[in-house]
Amino acid sequence: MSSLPTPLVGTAVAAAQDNGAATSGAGAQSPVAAVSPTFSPLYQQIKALITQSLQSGEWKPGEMIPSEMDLAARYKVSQGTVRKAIDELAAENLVARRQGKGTFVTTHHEDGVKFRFLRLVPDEGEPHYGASQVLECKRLRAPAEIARLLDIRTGDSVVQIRRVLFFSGEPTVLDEIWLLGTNFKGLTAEKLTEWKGPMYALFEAEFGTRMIRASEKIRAVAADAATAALLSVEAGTPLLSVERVSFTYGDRPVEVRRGLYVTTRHYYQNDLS
Amino acid sequence: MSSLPTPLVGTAVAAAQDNGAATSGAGAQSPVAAVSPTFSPLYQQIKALITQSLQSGEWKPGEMIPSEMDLAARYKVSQGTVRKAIDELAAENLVARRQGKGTFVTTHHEDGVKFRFLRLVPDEGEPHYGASQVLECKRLRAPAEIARLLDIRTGDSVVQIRRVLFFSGEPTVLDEIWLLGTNFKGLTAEKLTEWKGPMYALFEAEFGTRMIRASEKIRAVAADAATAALLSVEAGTPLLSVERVSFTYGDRPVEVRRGLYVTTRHYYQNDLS
DNA sequence: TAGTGGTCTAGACCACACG
DNA sequence: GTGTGGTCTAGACCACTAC
Repeated sequence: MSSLPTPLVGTAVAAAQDNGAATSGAGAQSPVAAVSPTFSPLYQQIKALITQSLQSGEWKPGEMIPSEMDLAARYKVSQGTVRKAIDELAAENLVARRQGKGTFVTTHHEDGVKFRFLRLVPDEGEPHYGASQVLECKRLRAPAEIARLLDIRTGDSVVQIRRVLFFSGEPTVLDEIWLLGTNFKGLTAEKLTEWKGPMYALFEAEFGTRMIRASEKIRAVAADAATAALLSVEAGTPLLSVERVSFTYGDRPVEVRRGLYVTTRHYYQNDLS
Repeated sequence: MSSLPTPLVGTAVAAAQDNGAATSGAGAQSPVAAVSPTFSPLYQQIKALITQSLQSGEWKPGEMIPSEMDLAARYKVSQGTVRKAIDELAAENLVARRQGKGTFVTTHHEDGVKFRFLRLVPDEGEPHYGASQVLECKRLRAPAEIARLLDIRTGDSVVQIRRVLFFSGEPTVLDEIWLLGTNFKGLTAEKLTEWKGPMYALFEAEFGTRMIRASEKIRAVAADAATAALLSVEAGTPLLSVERVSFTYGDRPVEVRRGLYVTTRHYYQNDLS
C-alpha cells in the first residue's frame, strides 16, 4: 500500500494510510494522508490511543503519563503531534499539564477540582464541603425514565442512593442518584457514610469509574412535604431542581442524579462564553 | 538593549525585550526572551494586538480578518505564532475559523450563535426566538447594587429596560436589564420594539458594544403578584432567577440583567466538563 | 488555479521543578 | 544538572473554497 514511512504501523489505528491519488511529493514529510471518506488527523488518532490507555488503567488517576518525547517515540510521530493530542485531552480535563513536572491523569481527589461538578456557591465565604447524610442505598430495577437516560433496558439493575448534603451545618441539597448496576457492585450505605470527600472520588478509587463530563437540566420547583422536612424548609419553598446525567469514557452514561438545592444562602454559578 | 532581531519593534507592545543574562545562543532563533518579572509569550502579545484591532473596529463583526500569513508579516513573527494567538481567540469565541475561507470576527447576528447566552431550552422541539414585548426603557441613576456590579459610581447614568419574552406564544421570561449609560445613548423602547432578533445583535450593530462573556448566578424564587401577572402564572409559582453580568472587551462589565424564567415547559441547559 | 486554514515535522531554545 | 512542559521558527504538504 504505502511505500513511505508509516507511523502507527502495527497499532490499533484503523485509519487507512493510503494516498488515493498519485501525489507528486518526492520527499513527502507528512506520512499520513488518508484521503476519504473518514479522514482523521494523526493527532486525533494519537489522542484516541492515549484515551484508550487512560481508560484501560495503564495510567491511573493522579499518576504521570509518559513524557511527550516518550510518547512521540512510542507512536512514531513528532513531539508536536503528541503535543496537540495532549492539548485537547487537557482541554477536556482528562489530563493536566504541569510545567517542569509532567502530564498527570486528573482525579476527583485533588482540592482544586473538587467543585468541577458542584456549582453551588455560598453567598458569603468560600465553597466548602459539608457533611453528607446517606438516607438510603439499595439495588433495584431501573424505571423506564432512568433506563432511558442510562441507555439500558427498563428493569436492568441500578443502585439508588438518597442523601442530604449539609453546608455550614444546614441541609442544603437533597440528592437522588441512580448508578449503573454493573459498575457499582458492592456499593453500600456504609461505604458511602465512611467516605470523606467527594462521592466521585470514591467512585474513581473503589469502582474504577471516572466521571468525565455531565449535562444538567435546571428548573425551579416547589418543595413537597417530604422534601421540605428533609431540608428544613417550609413546604412550597422554591428549590432548584438539577437533573444531571454523568458520562465516563466514550460518552457512556453511568449516573443519573436529581438534586434539589436550597438557594436562600447559596446560588448556582455558571459562566457563559 | 537587544542586538538580536526584535519583532514587534515600533508597536504598542510594552513587554521588555531584554535578556537579562548572557544567554549563549549564537544563532538563537527565538527572538524574544523577556526574562522577568512580567514575562508573556510572544503569541500572547500578538493575541493582545489582534484583540486591540477587534476592539478598535479595524475588523468589524462578520468581516474577515487578514490571513495568517499576512498577520505574520505584519507582526514580524512566524505563521505558527499567529496561529496560536488566533487559536485562543477562536476558543474564546472572538473569532471563528473557516477552512478554505478565512478567519472571521464573530457576531451575534449569525444563526448558530444566537443561543450562546440564552440557555433556556423547550422540553420538546427546537430552541427558537419568540416575540419580545418591551414594557419600559428609560434612563435613570444607578442604584448602589447595580453600580457595584457595573463598576461605576452610585447615581451614574444607566439605561433600564424591562421586557417579556414569549416562547411559542407563551410569556416565559421577564427581564430587567441595566446598561451602562455611556455606551447606550439614544436607546429607546421604539428601537427595541422594531428590532427583530437577539438584543445583543442590536447592541453590536447600533452601539458598537459586543458582549463577549457573561457570568450568571441562578436561584429558585417565588413569583410575586406583579411578576405572576406578567408571566401568566399564579403568584408563588417557582421561577428561575438568573442574575447575569455581561462583559465586553477587556472584561469591562456593561450589562446587568435579572431574568425570571418560567420552567414548566422549558429548562436551563448546562454542560459540565 | 490560487488562496485560506489545517496538519505534520525537525530542531532550537526558554521556563520550571527537583535532586 | 537533568528532565519536563512551553515557545518559536521554517518549511512542506493536505483539505477546502472560490473563481
